[in-house]
Amino acid sequence: MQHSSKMNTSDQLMLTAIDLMSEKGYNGVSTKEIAEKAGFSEKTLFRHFGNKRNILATAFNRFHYGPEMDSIFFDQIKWNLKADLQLISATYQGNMDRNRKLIKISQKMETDEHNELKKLTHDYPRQLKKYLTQYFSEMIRQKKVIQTDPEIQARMFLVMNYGAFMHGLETSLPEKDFISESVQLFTRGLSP
Amino acid sequence: MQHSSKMNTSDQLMLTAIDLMSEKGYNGVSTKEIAEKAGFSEKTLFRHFGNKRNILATAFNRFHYGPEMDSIFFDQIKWNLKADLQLISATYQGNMDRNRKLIKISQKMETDEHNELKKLTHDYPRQLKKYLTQYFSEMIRQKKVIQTDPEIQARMFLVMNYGAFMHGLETSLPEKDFISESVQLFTRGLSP
DNA sequence: AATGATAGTCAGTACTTACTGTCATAATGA
DNA sequence: TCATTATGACAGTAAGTACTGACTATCATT
Repeated sequence: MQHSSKMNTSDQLMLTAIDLMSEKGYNGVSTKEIAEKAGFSEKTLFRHFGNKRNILATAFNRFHYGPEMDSIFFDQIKWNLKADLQLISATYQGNMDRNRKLIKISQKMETDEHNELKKLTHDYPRQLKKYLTQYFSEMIRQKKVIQTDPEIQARMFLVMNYGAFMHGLETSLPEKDFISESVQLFTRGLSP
Repeated sequence: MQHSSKMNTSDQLMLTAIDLMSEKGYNGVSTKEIAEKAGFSEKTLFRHFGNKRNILATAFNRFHYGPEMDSIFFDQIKWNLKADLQLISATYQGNMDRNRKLIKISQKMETDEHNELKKLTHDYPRQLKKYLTQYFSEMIRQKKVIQTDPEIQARMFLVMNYGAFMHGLETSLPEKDFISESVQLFTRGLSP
Protein backbone atom coordinates (compact mmCIF):
# COMPACT_ATOMS: atom_id res chain seq x y z
CA MET A 1 0.00 0.00 0.00
CA GLN A 2 1.63 3.19 -1.10
CA HIS A 3 -0.97 5.79 -0.27
CA SER A 4 -0.17 9.38 0.25
CA SER A 5 -1.34 10.51 3.63
CA LYS A 6 -2.30 13.91 2.30
CA MET A 7 -4.81 12.90 -0.29
CA ASN A 8 -7.78 10.61 -0.14
CA THR A 9 -8.39 7.61 -2.31
CA SER A 10 -10.94 9.13 -4.64
CA ASP A 11 -8.78 12.13 -5.42
CA GLN A 12 -5.79 10.00 -6.17
CA LEU A 13 -7.77 7.79 -8.47
CA MET A 14 -9.29 10.75 -10.27
CA LEU A 15 -6.03 12.63 -10.72
CA THR A 16 -4.40 9.52 -12.06
CA ALA A 17 -7.28 9.02 -14.46
CA ILE A 18 -6.94 12.61 -15.67
CA ASP A 19 -3.22 12.20 -16.24
CA LEU A 20 -3.53 8.96 -18.13
CA MET A 21 -6.54 9.98 -20.19
CA SER A 22 -4.95 13.23 -21.20
CA GLU A 23 -2.09 11.21 -22.67
CA LYS A 24 -3.89 8.24 -24.14
CA GLY A 25 -7.50 9.33 -24.43
CA TYR A 26 -10.47 7.89 -22.59
CA ASN A 27 -10.59 4.71 -24.64
CA GLY A 28 -6.86 4.18 -24.43
CA VAL A 29 -6.81 3.76 -20.67
CA SER A 30 -8.28 0.80 -18.78
CA THR A 31 -9.74 0.90 -15.32
CA LYS A 32 -7.10 -1.62 -14.37
CA GLU A 33 -4.31 0.69 -15.44
CA ILE A 34 -5.77 3.65 -13.59
CA ALA A 35 -6.11 1.69 -10.39
CA GLU A 36 -2.62 0.27 -10.58
CA LYS A 37 -0.99 3.58 -11.34
CA ALA A 38 -2.85 5.19 -8.47
CA GLY A 39 -1.78 2.41 -6.16
CA PHE A 40 -5.16 0.83 -5.51
CA SER A 41 -6.99 -2.25 -6.61
CA GLU A 42 -9.43 -2.10 -9.49
CA LYS A 43 -12.10 -3.22 -7.04
CA THR A 44 -11.54 -0.10 -4.98
CA LEU A 45 -11.91 2.03 -8.06
CA PHE A 46 -15.30 0.52 -8.77
CA ARG A 47 -16.35 0.90 -5.17
CA HIS A 48 -15.74 4.59 -5.37
CA PHE A 49 -17.07 5.37 -8.80
CA GLY A 50 -19.35 2.56 -9.93
CA ASN A 51 -18.29 2.74 -13.55
CA LYS A 52 -15.58 4.13 -15.76
CA ARG A 53 -17.59 7.00 -17.09
CA ASN A 54 -18.26 8.28 -13.64
CA ILE A 55 -14.57 8.60 -12.85
CA LEU A 56 -14.16 11.21 -15.52
CA ALA A 57 -17.41 13.01 -14.81
CA THR A 58 -16.64 13.24 -11.11
CA ALA A 59 -13.06 14.25 -11.80
CA PHE A 60 -14.22 17.04 -14.07
CA ASN A 61 -16.62 18.40 -11.49
CA ARG A 62 -13.99 18.18 -8.84
CA PHE A 63 -10.98 19.59 -10.62
CA HIS A 64 -11.85 21.89 -13.46
CA TYR A 65 -11.40 25.63 -13.25
CA GLY A 66 -14.33 27.74 -14.28
CA PRO A 67 -13.97 30.90 -16.27
CA GLU A 68 -12.69 33.93 -14.44
CA MET A 69 -13.89 36.54 -16.84
CA ASP A 70 -16.79 38.05 -14.95
CA SER A 71 -14.69 39.90 -12.42
CA ILE A 72 -12.34 41.09 -15.13
CA PHE A 73 -14.97 42.66 -17.32
CA PHE A 74 -16.87 44.12 -14.39
CA ASP A 75 -14.10 45.21 -12.07
CA GLN A 76 -10.68 45.33 -13.66
CA ILE A 77 -11.04 46.86 -17.08
CA LYS A 78 -9.19 50.15 -17.39
CA TRP A 79 -10.37 51.12 -20.88
CA ASN A 80 -6.79 51.24 -22.03
CA LEU A 81 -6.45 48.89 -24.98
CA LYS A 82 -2.99 47.61 -24.28
CA ALA A 83 -3.41 47.10 -20.57
CA ASP A 84 -6.80 45.50 -20.98
CA LEU A 85 -5.79 43.08 -23.70
CA GLN A 86 -2.76 42.14 -21.65
CA LEU A 87 -4.93 41.31 -18.68
CA ILE A 88 -7.51 39.40 -20.71
CA SER A 89 -4.90 37.38 -22.54
CA ALA A 90 -2.99 36.53 -19.38
CA THR A 91 -6.17 35.46 -17.65
CA TYR A 92 -7.31 33.37 -20.59
CA GLN A 93 -3.96 31.62 -20.93
CA GLY A 94 -3.74 31.00 -17.20
CA ASN A 95 -7.18 29.52 -17.09
CA MET A 96 -6.60 27.33 -20.11
CA ASP A 97 -3.29 26.17 -18.67
CA ARG A 98 -4.95 25.09 -15.47
CA ASN A 99 -7.45 23.09 -17.46
CA ARG A 100 -4.96 21.78 -19.98
CA LYS A 101 -5.27 18.11 -19.12
CA LEU A 102 -9.04 18.17 -19.19
CA ILE A 103 -8.92 20.01 -22.48
CA LYS A 104 -6.65 17.35 -23.89
CA ILE A 105 -9.10 14.68 -22.78
CA SER A 106 -11.95 16.56 -24.38
CA GLN A 107 -10.02 16.83 -27.62
CA LYS A 108 -9.43 13.13 -27.81
CA MET A 109 -13.06 12.25 -27.30
CA GLU A 110 -15.56 11.38 -29.99
CA THR A 111 -16.50 14.40 -31.97
CA ASP A 112 -20.20 14.03 -31.26
CA GLU A 113 -19.65 13.17 -27.65
CA HIS A 114 -21.87 15.30 -25.44
CA ASN A 115 -20.29 15.69 -22.07
CA GLU A 116 -19.43 18.36 -19.59
CA LEU A 117 -15.87 18.67 -20.83
CA LYS A 118 -17.23 20.52 -23.80
CA LYS A 119 -17.89 23.40 -21.48
CA LEU A 120 -14.19 24.14 -21.52
CA THR A 121 -13.92 24.39 -25.26
CA HIS A 122 -17.37 25.69 -26.16
CA ASP A 123 -19.36 27.38 -23.46
CA TYR A 124 -16.60 29.32 -21.76
CA PRO A 125 -15.06 30.69 -24.96
CA ARG A 126 -18.50 31.68 -26.21
CA GLN A 127 -19.10 33.65 -23.05
CA LEU A 128 -15.73 35.30 -23.29
CA LYS A 129 -16.38 36.24 -26.87
CA LYS A 130 -19.55 37.99 -25.86
CA TYR A 131 -17.77 40.05 -23.22
CA LEU A 132 -14.94 40.86 -25.56
CA THR A 133 -17.29 41.96 -28.29
CA GLN A 134 -18.95 44.33 -25.88
CA TYR A 135 -15.57 45.58 -24.80
CA PHE A 136 -14.45 46.37 -28.35
CA SER A 137 -17.81 47.94 -29.07
CA GLU A 138 -17.39 50.36 -26.18
CA MET A 139 -13.77 51.08 -27.08
CA ILE A 140 -14.94 51.99 -30.58
CA ARG A 141 -17.59 54.24 -29.16
CA GLN A 142 -14.91 55.94 -27.06
CA LYS A 143 -12.82 56.28 -30.24
CA LYS A 144 -9.94 54.41 -28.65
CA VAL A 145 -10.13 51.80 -31.36
CA ILE A 146 -10.59 52.28 -35.08
CA GLN A 147 -13.99 51.81 -36.61
CA THR A 148 -14.32 48.09 -37.20
CA ASP A 149 -16.58 45.15 -36.49
CA PRO A 150 -16.17 44.45 -32.77
CA GLU A 151 -17.27 40.87 -33.06
CA ILE A 152 -14.68 40.10 -35.68
CA GLN A 153 -11.93 41.62 -33.59
CA ALA A 154 -13.09 39.65 -30.59
CA ARG A 155 -13.00 36.51 -32.64
CA MET A 156 -9.53 37.28 -33.87
CA PHE A 157 -8.19 37.87 -30.45
CA LEU A 158 -9.70 34.64 -29.19
CA VAL A 159 -8.56 32.65 -32.16
CA MET A 160 -5.01 33.84 -31.72
CA ASN A 161 -4.99 33.05 -28.04
CA TYR A 162 -6.58 29.72 -28.72
CA GLY A 163 -4.01 28.89 -31.38
CA ALA A 164 -1.16 29.83 -29.09
CA PHE A 165 -2.55 27.71 -26.31
CA MET A 166 -3.20 24.69 -28.53
CA HIS A 167 0.20 24.96 -30.12
CA GLY A 168 1.83 25.09 -26.70
CA LEU A 169 -0.24 22.10 -25.66
CA GLU A 170 0.94 20.00 -28.57
CA THR A 171 4.58 20.95 -28.53
CA SER A 172 4.85 21.08 -24.73
CA LEU A 173 6.74 24.32 -25.25
CA PRO A 174 5.55 27.54 -23.74
CA GLU A 175 4.85 30.31 -26.21
CA LYS A 176 7.51 32.74 -25.12
CA ASP A 177 6.57 36.37 -25.24
CA PHE A 178 3.30 35.47 -26.88
CA ILE A 179 1.11 37.65 -24.73
CA SER A 180 3.13 40.82 -24.91
CA GLU A 181 3.84 40.48 -28.61
CA SER A 182 0.28 39.63 -29.60
CA VAL A 183 -1.04 42.50 -27.53
CA GLN A 184 1.49 44.76 -29.23
CA LEU A 185 0.25 43.66 -32.63
CA PHE A 186 -3.38 44.18 -31.73
CA THR A 187 -2.67 47.53 -30.18
CA ARG A 188 -0.76 48.75 -33.23
CA GLY A 189 -3.36 47.33 -35.56
CA LEU A 190 -6.41 48.71 -33.83
CA SER A 191 -5.30 52.06 -32.45
CA PRO A 192 -6.51 55.12 -34.35
CA MET B 1 -22.66 -6.27 -52.22
CA GLN B 2 -22.87 -2.55 -52.61
CA HIS B 3 -19.57 -1.63 -54.18
CA SER B 4 -19.11 1.50 -56.10
CA SER B 5 -17.81 0.75 -59.54
CA LYS B 6 -15.67 3.86 -59.53
CA MET B 7 -13.51 3.13 -56.58
CA ASN B 8 -11.57 0.06 -55.66
CA THR B 9 -11.89 -1.89 -52.46
CA SER B 10 -8.76 -0.62 -50.73
CA ASP B 11 -9.66 3.01 -51.29
CA GLN B 12 -13.15 2.54 -49.99
CA LEU B 13 -11.91 0.81 -46.90
CA MET B 14 -9.31 3.47 -46.25
CA LEU B 15 -11.63 6.40 -46.77
CA THR B 16 -14.17 4.83 -44.46
CA ALA B 17 -11.47 4.30 -41.87
CA ILE B 18 -10.42 7.93 -42.13
CA ASP B 19 -14.00 9.11 -41.71
CA LEU B 20 -14.72 6.94 -38.71
CA MET B 21 -11.39 7.53 -37.00
CA SER B 22 -11.64 11.25 -37.40
CA GLU B 23 -14.91 11.10 -35.48
CA LYS B 24 -14.18 8.47 -32.87
CA GLY B 25 -10.41 8.22 -32.73
CA TYR B 26 -8.26 5.26 -33.68
CA ASN B 27 -9.15 3.27 -30.56
CA GLY B 28 -12.82 4.03 -30.84
CA VAL B 29 -13.28 2.29 -34.16
CA SER B 30 -13.11 -1.46 -34.68
CA THR B 31 -11.97 -3.21 -37.82
CA LYS B 32 -15.40 -4.79 -37.92
CA GLU B 33 -17.12 -1.42 -37.99
CA ILE B 34 -14.84 -0.08 -40.71
CA ALA B 35 -15.45 -3.08 -42.90
CA GLU B 36 -19.20 -3.00 -42.43
CA LYS B 37 -19.51 0.69 -43.09
CA ALA B 38 -17.41 0.34 -46.22
CA GLY B 39 -19.58 -2.54 -47.38
CA PHE B 40 -17.02 -5.33 -47.16
CA SER B 41 -16.33 -8.20 -44.85
CA GLU B 42 -13.79 -7.88 -42.10
CA LYS B 43 -11.87 -10.71 -43.75
CA THR B 44 -11.42 -8.58 -46.85
CA LEU B 45 -10.09 -5.74 -44.82
CA PHE B 46 -7.40 -7.95 -43.36
CA ARG B 47 -6.59 -9.36 -46.74
CA HIS B 48 -5.84 -5.91 -48.00
CA PHE B 49 -4.05 -4.43 -45.05
CA GLY B 50 -2.82 -7.19 -42.76
CA ASN B 51 -3.50 -5.32 -39.56
CA LYS B 52 -5.37 -2.34 -38.23
CA ARG B 53 -2.36 -0.09 -37.94
CA ASN B 54 -1.54 -0.51 -41.58
CA ILE B 55 -4.93 0.73 -42.68
CA LEU B 56 -4.19 4.12 -41.24
CA ALA B 57 -0.57 4.23 -42.37
CA THR B 58 -1.51 3.32 -45.91
CA ALA B 59 -4.45 5.69 -45.89
CA PHE B 60 -2.21 8.51 -44.80
CA ASN B 61 0.32 7.87 -47.52
CA ARG B 62 -2.43 7.62 -50.07
CA PHE B 63 -4.58 10.56 -49.17
CA HIS B 64 -2.74 13.28 -47.35
CA TYR B 65 -1.84 16.54 -48.98
CA GLY B 66 1.71 17.69 -48.63
CA PRO B 67 2.67 21.26 -47.99
CA GLU B 68 2.42 23.62 -50.92
CA MET B 69 4.64 26.35 -49.61
CA ASP B 70 7.74 25.87 -51.72
CA SER B 71 6.24 27.23 -54.89
CA ILE B 72 4.72 30.12 -53.00
CA PHE B 73 7.89 31.34 -51.39
CA PHE B 74 9.95 30.80 -54.50
CA ASP B 75 7.57 31.86 -57.26
CA GLN B 76 4.58 33.78 -56.09
CA ILE B 77 5.71 36.25 -53.48
CA LYS B 78 5.16 39.82 -54.58
CA TRP B 79 6.87 41.58 -51.62
CA ASN B 80 3.66 43.37 -50.86
CA LEU B 81 2.73 42.60 -47.28
CA LYS B 82 -1.01 42.47 -47.68
CA ALA B 83 -1.07 40.50 -50.89
CA ASP B 84 1.56 38.07 -49.65
CA LEU B 85 -0.06 37.40 -46.32
CA GLN B 86 -3.38 36.89 -48.06
CA LEU B 87 -1.87 34.29 -50.34
CA ILE B 88 0.00 32.51 -47.57
CA SER B 89 -3.00 32.41 -45.31
CA ALA B 90 -5.32 31.17 -48.03
CA THR B 91 -2.88 28.47 -49.01
CA TYR B 92 -2.35 27.40 -45.43
CA GLN B 93 -6.05 27.22 -44.68
CA GLY B 94 -6.77 25.38 -47.90
CA ASN B 95 -4.10 22.82 -47.20
CA MET B 96 -5.20 22.30 -43.62
CA ASP B 97 -8.79 21.92 -44.73
CA ARG B 98 -7.87 19.22 -47.20
CA ASN B 99 -6.11 17.37 -44.40
CA ARG B 100 -8.71 18.07 -41.78
CA LYS B 101 -9.78 14.51 -41.14
CA LEU B 102 -6.25 13.24 -40.84
CA ILE B 103 -5.46 16.10 -38.50
CA LYS B 104 -8.40 15.17 -36.35
CA ILE B 105 -7.16 11.61 -36.20
CA SER B 106 -3.71 12.80 -35.22
CA GLN B 107 -5.16 14.93 -32.45
CA LYS B 108 -7.02 12.06 -30.93
CA MET B 109 -3.98 9.82 -30.81
CA GLU B 110 -1.81 9.18 -27.81
CA THR B 111 0.31 12.17 -27.03
CA ASP B 112 3.57 10.26 -27.27
CA GLU B 113 2.50 8.39 -30.35
CA HIS B 114 5.16 8.58 -33.03
CA ASN B 115 3.56 8.21 -36.41
CA GLU B 116 3.50 9.83 -39.78
CA LEU B 117 0.41 11.85 -39.01
CA LYS B 118 2.57 14.08 -36.87
CA LYS B 119 4.04 15.43 -40.09
CA LEU B 120 0.85 17.39 -40.58
CA THR B 121 0.96 19.09 -37.24
CA HIS B 122 4.68 19.30 -36.64
CA ASP B 123 6.96 19.03 -39.64
CA TYR B 124 4.97 21.04 -42.15
CA PRO B 125 4.26 23.96 -39.81
CA ARG B 126 7.89 24.04 -38.79
CA GLN B 127 8.93 24.32 -42.39
CA LEU B 128 6.39 27.03 -43.04
CA LYS B 129 7.61 28.97 -40.06
CA LYS B 130 11.11 28.93 -41.42
CA TYR B 131 9.98 30.34 -44.76
CA LEU B 132 7.82 32.93 -43.11
CA THR B 133 10.60 34.05 -40.82
CA GLN B 134 12.83 34.58 -43.83
CA TYR B 135 10.03 36.46 -45.54
CA PHE B 136 9.54 38.85 -42.64
CA SER B 137 13.27 39.27 -42.32
CA GLU B 138 13.52 40.41 -45.92
CA MET B 139 10.49 42.66 -45.62
CA ILE B 140 12.15 44.32 -42.64
CA ARG B 141 15.30 44.78 -44.63
CA GLN B 142 13.28 46.42 -47.40
CA LYS B 143 11.66 48.63 -44.73
CA LYS B 144 8.21 47.48 -45.71
CA VAL B 145 7.67 46.18 -42.19
CA ILE B 146 8.53 47.81 -38.92
CA GLN B 147 11.63 46.78 -37.05
CA THR B 148 10.65 43.69 -35.10
CA ASP B 149 11.66 40.12 -34.49
CA PRO B 150 10.77 38.28 -37.71
CA GLU B 151 10.53 34.94 -36.01
CA ILE B 152 8.03 36.19 -33.48
CA GLN B 153 5.85 37.69 -36.18
CA ALA B 154 6.02 34.46 -38.15
CA ARG B 155 4.96 32.57 -35.07
CA MET B 156 2.11 34.95 -34.48
CA PHE B 157 0.82 34.63 -37.97
CA LEU B 158 0.97 30.87 -37.79
CA VAL B 159 -0.59 30.68 -34.38
CA MET B 160 -3.50 32.80 -35.49
CA ASN B 161 -4.07 30.75 -38.60
CA TYR B 162 -3.73 27.59 -36.59
CA GLY B 163 -6.20 28.80 -34.01
CA ALA B 164 -8.71 29.74 -36.66
CA PHE B 165 -8.36 26.39 -38.33
CA MET B 166 -8.69 24.43 -35.09
CA HIS B 167 -11.64 26.47 -33.99
CA GLY B 168 -13.38 25.88 -37.29
CA LEU B 169 -12.57 22.19 -36.98
CA GLU B 170 -14.19 21.92 -33.57
CA THR B 171 -17.25 24.00 -34.24
CA SER B 172 -17.74 22.79 -37.80
CA LEU B 173 -18.30 26.42 -38.69
CA PRO B 174 -16.13 28.20 -41.19
CA GLU B 175 -14.34 31.23 -39.88
CA LYS B 176 -16.03 33.87 -41.97
CA ASP B 177 -13.86 36.65 -43.21
CA PHE B 178 -11.00 35.31 -41.15
CA ILE B 179 -8.35 35.59 -43.81
CA SER B 180 -9.09 39.10 -44.99
CA GLU B 181 -9.59 40.45 -41.49
CA SER B 182 -6.52 38.84 -40.00
CA VAL B 183 -4.41 40.04 -42.91
CA GLN B 184 -5.83 43.53 -42.35
CA LEU B 185 -4.82 43.41 -38.73
CA PHE B 186 -1.32 42.21 -39.48
CA THR B 187 -0.90 44.76 -42.23
CA ARG B 188 -2.03 47.62 -40.03
CA GLY B 189 0.05 46.33 -37.13
CA LEU B 190 3.26 45.78 -39.04
CA SER B 191 3.31 48.53 -41.64
CA PRO B 192 5.69 51.42 -40.94
C1' DA C 1 -14.44 -8.02 22.15
C1' DA C 2 -17.48 -6.43 18.73
C1' DT C 3 -18.41 -3.55 15.07
C1' DG C 4 -18.00 -0.70 11.06
C1' DA C 5 -15.30 1.09 7.41
C1' DT C 6 -12.06 0.44 3.96
C1' DA C 7 -9.08 -1.96 1.04
C1' DG C 8 -7.09 -6.23 -1.40
C1' DT C 9 -7.32 -10.79 -3.65
C1' DC C 10 -9.33 -13.97 -6.45
C1' DA C 11 -12.28 -15.89 -9.58
C1' DG C 12 -15.48 -15.06 -12.58
C1' DT C 13 -18.99 -13.11 -16.31
C1' DA C 14 -20.05 -11.33 -20.59
C1' DC C 15 -18.61 -9.01 -24.11
C1' DT C 16 -15.40 -6.97 -27.45
C1' DT C 17 -11.45 -6.83 -30.39
C1' DA C 18 -7.79 -7.91 -33.71
C1' DC C 19 -6.83 -11.39 -36.29
C1' DT C 20 -6.72 -16.31 -38.64
C1' DG C 21 -7.95 -20.53 -41.30
C1' DT C 22 -11.08 -22.88 -44.25
C1' DC C 23 -14.32 -23.36 -47.66
C1' DA C 24 -17.54 -21.75 -51.08
C1' DT C 25 -19.03 -18.57 -54.56
C1' DA C 26 -18.97 -15.02 -58.00
C1' DA C 27 -16.75 -12.24 -61.37
C1' DT C 28 -13.38 -11.52 -64.79
C1' DG C 29 -10.17 -12.19 -68.44
C1' DA C 30 -7.72 -15.04 -71.66
C1' DT D 1 -14.52 -22.94 -71.00
C1' DC D 2 -11.27 -22.64 -67.56
C1' DA D 3 -8.12 -20.57 -64.51
C1' DT D 4 -7.46 -16.89 -61.71
C1' DT D 5 -8.77 -13.38 -58.64
C1' DA D 6 -11.47 -11.37 -55.21
C1' DT D 7 -14.85 -11.65 -51.87
C1' DG D 8 -18.09 -13.49 -48.16
C1' DA D 9 -19.47 -16.52 -44.48
C1' DC D 10 -18.35 -18.95 -40.66
C1' DA D 11 -15.99 -20.58 -36.85
C1' DG D 12 -12.51 -19.89 -34.09
C1' DT D 13 -8.24 -18.10 -31.05
C1' DA D 14 -6.22 -15.33 -27.67
C1' DA D 15 -6.25 -11.37 -25.32
C1' DG D 16 -8.31 -7.48 -23.33
C1' DT D 17 -12.01 -4.85 -20.94
C1' DA D 18 -15.62 -3.24 -17.73
C1' DC D 19 -17.55 -4.91 -14.08
C1' DT D 20 -19.23 -8.24 -10.12
C1' DG D 21 -19.52 -11.35 -6.05
C1' DA D 22 -17.46 -13.49 -2.27
C1' DC D 23 -14.30 -13.54 1.05
C1' DT D 24 -10.39 -11.92 3.90
C1' DA D 25 -7.54 -8.64 6.37
C1' DT D 26 -6.59 -4.43 8.75
C1' DC D 27 -7.52 -0.49 11.40
C1' DA D 28 -10.10 2.58 14.31
C1' DT D 29 -13.73 3.21 17.46
C1' DT D 30 -16.92 2.08 21.08
